[in-house]
Amino acid sequence: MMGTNMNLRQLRYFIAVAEELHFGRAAERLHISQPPITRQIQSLEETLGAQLFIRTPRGVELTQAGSLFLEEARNIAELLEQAADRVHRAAEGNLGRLDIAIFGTAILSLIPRIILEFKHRYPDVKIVMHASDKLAQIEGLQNRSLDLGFNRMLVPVPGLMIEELQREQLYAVLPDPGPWSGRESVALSELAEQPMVLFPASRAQGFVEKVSGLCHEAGFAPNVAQVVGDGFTAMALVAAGFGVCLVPESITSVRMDGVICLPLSDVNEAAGVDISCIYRENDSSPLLANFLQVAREMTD
Amino acid sequence: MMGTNMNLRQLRYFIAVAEELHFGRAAERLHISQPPITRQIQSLEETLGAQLFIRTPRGVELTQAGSLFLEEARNIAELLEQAADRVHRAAEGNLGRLDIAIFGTAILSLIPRIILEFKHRYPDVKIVMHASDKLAQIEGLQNRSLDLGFNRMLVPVPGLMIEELQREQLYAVLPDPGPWSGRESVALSELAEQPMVLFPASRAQGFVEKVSGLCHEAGFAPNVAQVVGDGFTAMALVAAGFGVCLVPESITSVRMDGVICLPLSDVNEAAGVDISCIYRENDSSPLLANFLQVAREMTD
DNA sequence: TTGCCTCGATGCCAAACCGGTATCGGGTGC
DNA sequence: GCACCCGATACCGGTTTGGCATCGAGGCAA
Repeated sequence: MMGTNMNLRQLRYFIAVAEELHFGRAAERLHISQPPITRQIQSLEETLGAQLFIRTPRGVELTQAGSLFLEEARNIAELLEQAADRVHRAAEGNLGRLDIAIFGTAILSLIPRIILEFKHRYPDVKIVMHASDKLAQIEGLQNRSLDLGFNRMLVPVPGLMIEELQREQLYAVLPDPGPWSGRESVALSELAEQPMVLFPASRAQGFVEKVSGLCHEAGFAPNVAQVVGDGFTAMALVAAGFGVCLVPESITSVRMDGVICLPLSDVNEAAGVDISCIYRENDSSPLLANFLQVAREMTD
Repeated sequence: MMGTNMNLRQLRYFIAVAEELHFGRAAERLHISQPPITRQIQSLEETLGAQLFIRTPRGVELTQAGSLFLEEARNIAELLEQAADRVHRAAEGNLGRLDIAIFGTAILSLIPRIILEFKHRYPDVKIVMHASDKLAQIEGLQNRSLDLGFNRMLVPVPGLMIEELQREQLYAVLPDPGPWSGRESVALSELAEQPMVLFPASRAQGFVEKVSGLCHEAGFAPNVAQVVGDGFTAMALVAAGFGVCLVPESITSVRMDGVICLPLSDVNEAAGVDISCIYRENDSSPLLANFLQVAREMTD
């Protein structure tokens, strides 16, 4: 028995013969000689249990079964080609899906710009954004439901890689009108007596501890008025007279009635707060590599 | 260079490995040893220009490109299987399309029953019916827009095959009330003086000449009152008092006020008229063969 | 009718491909 | 460090594939 199993070669040969309706011309088009065509077509016909061509003295013509198979074969050949192309593009990071997590006020920082630039360069990559807190990001990365997270003040986790993209100065958010109205800056030590609103209320260590530490460095223990979920809420509470708060610079792009934002004059550069990304250490996804490259370029 | 061209074998192996996530188990499932798997997967990866698996110490896992290709490969494999099955069925005459032409009053004869029986036995064959006169049927068969025609009194055409299915007796259609009311039969010679309505008005020879010939055999020349397109119209004209006409038996299944249908008592068996089918002599379509077989069975 | 031409089919041979056995190299866990 | 498991590699024999030469059938022209 010759052919009991179909072969892509047979498919290509069949399509060529069906289009040329002539074994010789098909062979020429395929850059082979005629006898292999005969054998492969015979084998294919045997495999399918169907006569595909009617042999005539001037060439061949398709049977009804042959016409039917021609449509199917063309379709399958096209699908194969497309599949090969898509897979190739996916391997180069031009196609696929990337699950990215951001924290609450990340929407004000450079992160949207990075994502927009990436979408522009790789339009066929589907970016799915998730709003997750720090622990949810780590869990998501570990169970593979996330590919990348953005956050601040991440602590090292085995198997995950942390990369700082940017560092922001801290600003004081103060009631207005108030003692600081019209000022250009404020020293942290001036706020020693003020009730302070902290955020975020999270299971993980982070900005709350950062601010507390800075206060201690400035010589006082913070008088905590309230701990809230995010920077927006904290600013709103300051506007409502609950006290003052410290925020990263990017949040100050929000203008809110009843508050002013002033830079801190007595904290050094290192007192700033980072925006970092976190991803799996051994993630070989080319999509992630491309995204990280864009992120690094945008923060040079 | 190893593989520059994809192969169905590679597809099957890839699917097995992607589902088992283990070269050894995939080999076991495919009833081969492990090394060929390695080679075929390597070749496939090289062909696609994409790494499909991440090799780990415990087996392999799919890359994103690999996941994408798995979906495509499954789809293609399924399509191939379906295509093979459909082609096989088409070759056995269980699937496809048959273009059949019928003449005007064929709807009253056994032809609809044949077609219904065929549709019942071969439900996946699409039957397209065309209403065509004799010449249109012959042309349609010759230019391959038709596969089969039904008609009466066909004359041989080179390249086409004619096969008689049934022979019908002739009936006289007579005005009622009238001289023949209450009679059980009528002799053709009794109609010698009557004006006669003939049909069909066609470019081809046929029923008109048949009736004329019978009249001459009965010893008179027909007194042609009118030539019309079909038997229905002829009967209606008889009812309107234009004269009498002769029709094949099947048309008498139509009851029409103002006419009666009586068998002819003085014409022999051979005077009947046939219902035949016509098709291409060298048409090897299994659908046609199956249809003819059904037609023959129904007219035994 | 004869001879010629074209087309697909077949016989035969060399090269490429494929699968099997044996073995290697790297990583894991006791 | 050792045994074990996994995929990768080397090598060999059988099968498949393509090329060349040739055959046999059908059409066409002289």
